[in-house]
Amino acid sequence: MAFPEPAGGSARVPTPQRILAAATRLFGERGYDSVSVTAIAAEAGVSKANIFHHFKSKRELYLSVLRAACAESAALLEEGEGTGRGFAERLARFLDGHLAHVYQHAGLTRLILRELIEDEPGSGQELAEEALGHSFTRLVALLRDGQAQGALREDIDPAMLALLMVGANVFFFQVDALIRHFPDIRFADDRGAYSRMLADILWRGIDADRARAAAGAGG
Amino acid sequence: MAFPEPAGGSARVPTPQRILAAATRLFGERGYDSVSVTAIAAEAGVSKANIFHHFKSKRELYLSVLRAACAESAALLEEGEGTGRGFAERLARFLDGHLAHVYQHAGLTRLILRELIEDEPGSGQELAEEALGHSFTRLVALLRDGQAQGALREDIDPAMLALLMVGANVFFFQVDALIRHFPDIRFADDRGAYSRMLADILWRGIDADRARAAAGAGG
DNA sequence: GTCTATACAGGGATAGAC
DNA sequence: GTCTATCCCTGTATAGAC
Repeated sequence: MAFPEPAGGSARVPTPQRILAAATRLFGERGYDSVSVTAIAAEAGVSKANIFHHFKSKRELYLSVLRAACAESAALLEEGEGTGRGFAERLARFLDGHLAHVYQHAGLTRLILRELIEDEPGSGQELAEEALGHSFTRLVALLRDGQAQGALREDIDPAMLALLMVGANVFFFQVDALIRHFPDIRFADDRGAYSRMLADILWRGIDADRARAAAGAGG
Repeated sequence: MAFPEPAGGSARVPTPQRILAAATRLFGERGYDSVSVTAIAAEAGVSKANIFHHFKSKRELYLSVLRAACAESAALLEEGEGTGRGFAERLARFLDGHLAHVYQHAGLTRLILRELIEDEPGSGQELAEEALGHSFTRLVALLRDGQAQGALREDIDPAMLALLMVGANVFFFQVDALIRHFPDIRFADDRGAYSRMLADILWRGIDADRARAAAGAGG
């Protein structure tokens, strides 16, 4: 807090950022069409006209939000890379960290997911593409490393595996509310358990015969 | 075609069904809020007022559409069950068939996906829950069978695996447009390849050591 | 059952004072 | 930069003739 607080009241954040934050919150929760500029103005504590002073249109405001969301989401994807000694452990940690971030920034995640569902090539797609593409490429590179080290099967397409890893997490997030009421699912409120099971299936597979064979030969 | 065609023109489908079909198409493509009743009326070839004559409100029309979508989607999930000799083959066929259906009924899929993203417990959730829950339970039961036969590892949670199977397919559909522009991904336009790779990873896992061990012991 | 015409609320966006 | 007041349009929904 380097700046003295003016008497005005609400914390001294520049108005455009206040608007952006409010818009991010609301768009993340309810999507584009069902959020009105009036609602954003109320949430941000400014007048409607003021929003149009700082942003040319509602659409442009939305794109600003989306741009920031993609950038942040990309940063998060890359964060989970580093630690862990063996390749298997690095992979498990990535899954765990990624899932945590998906939940921690649920609004951003929903924002991007909604954008992905649409099939019109409206500028939303390009944004997601540009922002997420780079992170995805890095994850793929990480998996290629694993192959080079002989830890990951050579005959697996790294891009396929990367997609599966991210997808498994995102889908879990997406059906979270739904599966809470499924009697078969006991891990709905335990993300750690989900992450462990996912890593285990990816790593070892589900074939009982193979499991026995590996146990017999390996240890 | 048991009925004689009246001269009137467009095929003799009862108006409510025509409306329902048009609404399904549009809602599936663009979502709830960005589709107006006017647009639905135009698509169905009836007047706006006529829609409100057959459906109490736009919301109720949407729920009708959603209800039908969930029912159909549930039926599709169960269809892929039967064939295939070994358990591995049954599983692979399920994945393949399910993915095909997801694409074939892209509108319905999008409709349900959008509904899942929202977190408000509005009646959409309950519908999806009721409709998809039953199918999910059947898939879980199928996997339990696999365990009973000794084909599927005992220490795997069948619900977890079921979720992963469906999720992998749905996520692939969801990011379809996106990944077409990723240079790393070469299977974006080949669903069969995706399906095979998915089945392979699930079945055998990704661990190189384990693969060697299984090869050495088993054959 | 189907239409035309209309009511009324709320949407995005602008004008102009301060 | 920020506000109040306003414009115009389109949205959902209804009235009432046919």
